[in-house]
Amino acid sequence: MPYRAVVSAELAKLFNVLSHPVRIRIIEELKKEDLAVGTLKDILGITHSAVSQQLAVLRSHHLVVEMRQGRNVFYHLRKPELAQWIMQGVGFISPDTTEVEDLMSAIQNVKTVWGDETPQPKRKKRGA
Amino acid sequence: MPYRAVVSAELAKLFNVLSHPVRIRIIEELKKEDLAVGTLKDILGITHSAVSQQLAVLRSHHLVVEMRQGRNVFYHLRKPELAQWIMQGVGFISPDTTEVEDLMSAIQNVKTVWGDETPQPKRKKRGA
DNA sequence: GTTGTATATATAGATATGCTAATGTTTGCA
DNA sequence: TGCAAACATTAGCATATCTATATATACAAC
Repeated sequence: MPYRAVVSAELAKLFNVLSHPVRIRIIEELKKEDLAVGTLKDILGITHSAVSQQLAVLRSHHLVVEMRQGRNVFYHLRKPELAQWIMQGVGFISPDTTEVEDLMSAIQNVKTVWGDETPQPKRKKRGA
Repeated sequence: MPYRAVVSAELAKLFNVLSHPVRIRIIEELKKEDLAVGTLKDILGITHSAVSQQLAVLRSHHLVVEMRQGRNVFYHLRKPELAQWIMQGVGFISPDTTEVEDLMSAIQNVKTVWGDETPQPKRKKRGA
């Protein structure tokens, strides 16, 4: 297989793993600290089975690593930079899928919570 | 909808659009120059219909813009940085989905053709 | 208008994915 | 040993996606 096709296919697989809201939320929540499945379930407000299934997908692609501690299983990001890289993707979100105003404010909010890793000037103003 | 869910859902949509090898290849090919559908068809070695359908997906999410010129329709990246950002994703590819050696060399090859982050001298050859 | 080229869309069958509910497995503790 | 808590996995159904085929549209030349 030509190398372009090889890399494209692997990237496509990666993107496929990331193409689910819950999996993205899990990754962002794991950015700060390792969390147990039950904690994720409470944070996300979905069933433990759903959490487990999405974690299995992330696990099968080695994006997260499991660590058992007693009855709990904690998960952590194998490469924490992944969360930062994902957040940079907001710059490419199509502007009309949601109400623009709501989306923009949501992005601002999320950046303060999940962090804004985009290398940006401190307080430098640019022309309107 | 809570803002975290809003942004996660929008990011998931973006990743979903990118979760196809052909769509990734199209984006990377468009990084250098705008291309017509027929040219993409030749480069990718698939039917014009397949190219058109994948372009329609990219178009519907405003990742590419169409520009008609006579009989031809040229496409270009709305945000060329998208191609760079995508390539950064190779750092998170799971290491065992393909033969590791082959994948690593393929990544190296692809970086010289599609470029990594640093701007690079122009290349003319388009070998497999 | 007619023809030919370039591109877009529509449709259908096969495959994949996500959710719920149910069942398994591992651990801690009495 | 037996039971409950914390997770994982499976099965079944609904929905979404891909690929290929067929049809439709837009434009240029005549």
